[in-house]
Amino acid sequence: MSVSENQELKQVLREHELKATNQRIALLKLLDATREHFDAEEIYLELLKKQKNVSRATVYRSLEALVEQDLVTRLDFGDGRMRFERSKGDDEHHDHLICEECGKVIEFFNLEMEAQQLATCEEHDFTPSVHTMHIFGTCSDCKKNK
Amino acid sequence: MSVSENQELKQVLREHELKATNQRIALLKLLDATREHFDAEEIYLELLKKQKNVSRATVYRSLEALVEQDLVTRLDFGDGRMRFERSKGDDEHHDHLICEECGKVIEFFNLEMEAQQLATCEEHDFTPSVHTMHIFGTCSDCKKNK
DNA sequence: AATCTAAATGAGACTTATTTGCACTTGTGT
DNA sequence: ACACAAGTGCAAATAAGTCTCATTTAGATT
Ligand SMILES: [Mn+2]
Ligand SMILES: [Mn+2]
Ligand SMILES: [Zn+2]
Ligand SMILES: [Zn+2]
Repeated sequence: MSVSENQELKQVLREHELKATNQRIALLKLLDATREHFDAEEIYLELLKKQKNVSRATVYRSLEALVEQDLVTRLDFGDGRMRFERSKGDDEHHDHLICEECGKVIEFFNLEMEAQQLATCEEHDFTPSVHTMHIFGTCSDCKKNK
Repeated sequence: MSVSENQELKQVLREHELKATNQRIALLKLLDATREHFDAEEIYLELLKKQKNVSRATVYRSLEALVEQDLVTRLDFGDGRMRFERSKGDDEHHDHLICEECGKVIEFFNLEMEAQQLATCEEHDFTPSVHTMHIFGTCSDCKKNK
């Protein structure tokens, strides 16, 4: 099944005019397999751990290409490094609650909020491309441990 | 009137347990006088232009202290540097539309959106402290010039 | 299957925003 | 005016991310 997963990922890359290199396949497979929000360094270390040969430069360059093709989404939690997650379909768009105590990330989707975003853009004759809706605070678990 | 403005700012700083140094007064006065979203380097250069003697290190350290005291708000538009604006009262909270073409920033406030944020937090038993709602896209002007 | 070539990679130098160590200065309480 | 902790300036140090260039490789072509 890993064999056919690789084939699928190769296909995906080619459909987006990207050469299906081992590095890109491994990176995409890594992001496919997790709900974490990794930064570039974490991705690099994970790939090394999995015996994939890859360099930091390639991680950065691949992420750039994958984000460009909207196969990967870049997230900015405001702590000085970019994070990445596998793009889900439009139907799976979500925003984030980020716990300032433990770093946990909770994903949510609120249709009304999205509607208000569009309404606001229209009011200002502004054409949106992407948005960032990050709510920082304290998660349920961290409140208990106080 | 600039004299009394200085006195007011000194007072504000002291109320927040910060020594009222010339550098901090000048920085706060600069942010008070604009609706721009400056980054640290821009602030540094503006202060130099105004003949204020100040170093980059002090700009960074002052901003940190002022943000800590919630006198200044730190904004991250995802372009690799932090931006800052004078904190407004809760009543003047706003979010941002950011034009990817020309960099223009449009401020907006949407009560329903804020309400949905609180609702979402409650659903997840999450206590919010701050949020970022940034919508990137193309502004009205930039659409015309196409 | 061998050959070709543009695109991709690896290693490390480089850039840029921000932080830090340390000697010196200044705001503020007495 | 004095004392001293807090703040500052300068330069060196970090750290995320980018770039250069020699080498490799995916995928198209014989
Ligand atoms: Mn997510
Ligand atoms: Mn603003
Ligand atoms: Zn938590
Ligand atoms: Zn614009």
